[in-house]
Amino acid sequence: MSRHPQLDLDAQLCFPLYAASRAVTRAYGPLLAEFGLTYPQYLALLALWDEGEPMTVGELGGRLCLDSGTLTGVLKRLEQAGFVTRRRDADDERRVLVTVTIAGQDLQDRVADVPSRLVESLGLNATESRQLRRLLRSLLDRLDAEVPASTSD
Amino acid sequence: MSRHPQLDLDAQLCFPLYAASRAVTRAYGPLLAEFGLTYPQYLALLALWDEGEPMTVGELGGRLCLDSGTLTGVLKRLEQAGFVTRRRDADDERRVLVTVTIAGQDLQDRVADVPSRLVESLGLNATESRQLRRLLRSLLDRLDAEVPASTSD
DNA sequence: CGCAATCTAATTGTATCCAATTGAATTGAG
DNA sequence: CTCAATTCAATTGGATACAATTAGATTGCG
Repeated sequence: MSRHPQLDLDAQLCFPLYAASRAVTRAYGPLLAEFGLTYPQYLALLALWDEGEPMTVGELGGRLCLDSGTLTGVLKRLEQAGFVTRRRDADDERRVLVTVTIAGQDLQDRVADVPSRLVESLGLNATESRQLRRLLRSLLDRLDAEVPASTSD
Repeated sequence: MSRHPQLDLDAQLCFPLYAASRAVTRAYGPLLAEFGLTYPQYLALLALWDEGEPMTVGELGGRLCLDSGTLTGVLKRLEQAGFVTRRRDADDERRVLVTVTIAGQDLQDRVADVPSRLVESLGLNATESRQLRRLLRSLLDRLDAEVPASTSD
């Protein structure tokens, strides 16, 4: 109906990507609520478990593509819940070091089956999953290259 | 490093999907700011141009997979900017009818090249785009089917 | 050493998101 | 017609997102 076919919602990549991302986040909601976690909080823990500790807020932001403005709130709530601790780096008072607590480590085992429970509900087979992951990765690499830390100029 | 390989951030679908979606939204930011639009506001206009008017908030929400809590704010700001009007349906006072203004229609021509400008920066070829769109659509269909209006039980 | 660039996280302000509740309107069974 | 169930959007409350600014700390040039 649009005067411009290229403005059709579904003909573009952006809307399906946007809607699918929100749908997956929504799907995680009930699973993570069992542990008192939100989706970004869960991702922050995945990064911490993965990368090893302590991590600075900046490092975590780089891993998750989230800025400090967002992470400060996420991490404060994770601290409030008792899953991480935040403290200034004695060597560089500008940095804040994030460490996982014992309770946070315990959580790792308890959420171990969350990914499989969710992937199951997505209904994609192994080939489709791999393909989708590859395409998204390619997209991300391309977009990250757009906004580098201004290596020149 | 994680005790559970399935908890690796990049091994899952959810994180690349989440990060890619935010990266694309970020990439749209500067392009849409030229017209005084945010990304969800742009999507709402795409839906209105596409589906024809007037549309109720509920219909728009169905098309964009957004609930009224989100759309109320988005539409109020679009109204404030002069791109749409909101009025109660005389036939059913519960409904709010959204109509695009002349200024909103004019915008359609002015943003017509935004998708191509963005797709260009994504750097995906036609085959990859089609594949990605198909996989995301498949994902969406699967997830929508999860939370129907409780057809049974 | 002195101090201007730089770096890091927090803060601020605007805009989403969504679950849950509210309130007004409509529908439908009796 | 009557009232309980349902529908629809708005409101409320909590949690992101992110740009821009701020404040404190560190670095490095002279």
